[in-house]
Amino acid sequence: MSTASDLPPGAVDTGAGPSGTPVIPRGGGRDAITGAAREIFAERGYHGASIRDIAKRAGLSLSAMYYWHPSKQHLLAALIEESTYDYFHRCDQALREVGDDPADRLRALVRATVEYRVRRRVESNIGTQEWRNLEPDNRERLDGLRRSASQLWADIINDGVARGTFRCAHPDDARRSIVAACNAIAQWYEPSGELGLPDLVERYTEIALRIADHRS
Amino acid sequence: MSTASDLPPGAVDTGAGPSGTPVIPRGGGRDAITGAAREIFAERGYHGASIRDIAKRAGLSLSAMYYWHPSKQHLLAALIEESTYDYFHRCDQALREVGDDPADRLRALVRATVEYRVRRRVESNIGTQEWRNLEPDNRERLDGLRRSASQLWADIINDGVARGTFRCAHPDDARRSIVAACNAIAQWYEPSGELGLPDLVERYTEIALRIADHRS
DNA sequence: CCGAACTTACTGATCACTCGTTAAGTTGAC
DNA sequence: GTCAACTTAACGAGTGATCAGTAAGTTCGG
Repeated sequence: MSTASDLPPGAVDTGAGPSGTPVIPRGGGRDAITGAAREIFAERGYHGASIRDIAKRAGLSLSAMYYWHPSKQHLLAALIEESTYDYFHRCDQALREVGDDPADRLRALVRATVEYRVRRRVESNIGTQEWRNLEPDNRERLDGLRRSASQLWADIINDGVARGTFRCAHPDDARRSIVAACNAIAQWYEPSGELGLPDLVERYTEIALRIADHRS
Repeated sequence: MSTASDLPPGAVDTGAGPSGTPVIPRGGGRDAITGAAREIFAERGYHGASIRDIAKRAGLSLSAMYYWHPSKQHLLAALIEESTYDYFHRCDQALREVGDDPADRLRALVRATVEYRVRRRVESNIGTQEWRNLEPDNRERLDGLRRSASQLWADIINDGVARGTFRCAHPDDARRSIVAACNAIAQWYEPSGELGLPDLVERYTEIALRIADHRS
C-alpha cells in the first residue's frame, strides 16, 4: 500500500529529493507517529489512547500528528490498512509458490498466517481488536480485503473436501477454527520465549490439517 | 457470586425487609443499569462507552449509576465477574456429571463452553475484549478464576495424552486451539440463524476431539 | 389508624479535567 | 526567501465523578 494518504495533504513524496538525497524529517516524522500509535493503540485500545499520549511517546507535540494525518481515526485506519494489505500480500505470495494440492496449500496458508501473527504481532492484535472502531467508510473499504483473505481459506478447504483430501463434515467451521487458532497466537506468543517460529509453524500446520480431517 | 458489592455501600439487603415485603426499585434499579451497560460496553467498548450513554439506555439519570456502583470501572468489573463466575460454575457442574474418560470430559467441557458462548454471547465478548480495561485490582482478583478454567482444559488433555486417549504432540497448543475455536463462536454466531445450539455443540465437539487427536 | 422518623432510589446541577481538533506562529535546511 | 516540519496556545464539547435535594415508601410508638 502506498497511496496519497501516506503523505500530508498536497505534499509530494519526500523519500528522496530530485538530487537523490533523502529528506529526513527532524522529529522522526510519520514513522515516529505511526510507531508510537502502534504501541499505544495496542496497549490501551483506540478510545483509551489519546493523541497526547501518542505524541509524547513519539517525542513530538500533539499537533505533529495533524501534519501527517488529518485525524486520529485516519491514523488508526492507516495502521490497520497497511498491515491488512501486508497480510493479504504474504498469503497471496505463499499460495503462488505451491502447487494445487489442498494439503500443501493449507500448509502454505497456515505458515503465512502464523509467521504474520508472530512477526507483526502488535498490528495483528490492533487489526482484530480495533476493527470495530473504524468508521464505516474505512471499515467498508477494508472489508473486501478481509473477505478475500477469508475466501483464500474457504477455497482451499472446499477444494480439499471436494477432492476427498479433507474429510471434515463442516468446512466453514473447520475454516473458522483454524483461523481462530492461528489468530490467537498473537495474544499469547512471546518472541523472547523458548518456542521458535519454525516449530510454531509446524505445530499449527498439524493442528490445521487435523481440524480439516486430512488423510494422508 | 453474591457479595456486598451487589448493593450500594453500607446498605442492607432489601430483597426482603423484616416484614417480608420486597422493595421494588422504581426505575428498574441495578438490573436496568447492568443491562444497559452490557449493551453499550459490547457495542462501543469500555472507553468508547460513556456513563451518560449507559444511563440514557437504562432510562435513568447518570447519577443513578453512582447509587448502585461506586464507579464506571466497578460496573465493568461487576459485569465481567458475574459472567466469569457463571462460566466457571457451569464447567464445574458439567464435569461433575461425567466419568473420568478424557474424551467424555473433553466433550462435556466443549459443550459447557459452546453453550455459554452462545447463551451469554454479549457478556462473553465483553469478558474477552474488555479484560484489559480492568484495573489491576479487579484483574488480579479474577485472574485466579481464569487460570482455574484454563486448568480444567489442561488437566483433561494432559490426562488424555498420558492415557493414550489423545495423541496430540503438543497439549498446550491443542488446548489453546480448542479454546480459541470455541471462544470465536461468540463473535460470529447468530442466534436467529439456521444453525441450532445442539448442532453447534456437536460440530465443535468433533473439532476439539480431532485437535486433541482422539482415537476411538 | 395517625404521623414523625427514617430509608430507598433516585434527579439536576455542577465540578475539574481531558478530549480531538484547529489556527497561527516558529525553526532550520536548501 | 521558500517551504517542509514542526510548536504553542487555545477552542468547545464531552468526560467521570460529587453532592445537595427530594418523592415515595417503610417502620413503629402512641
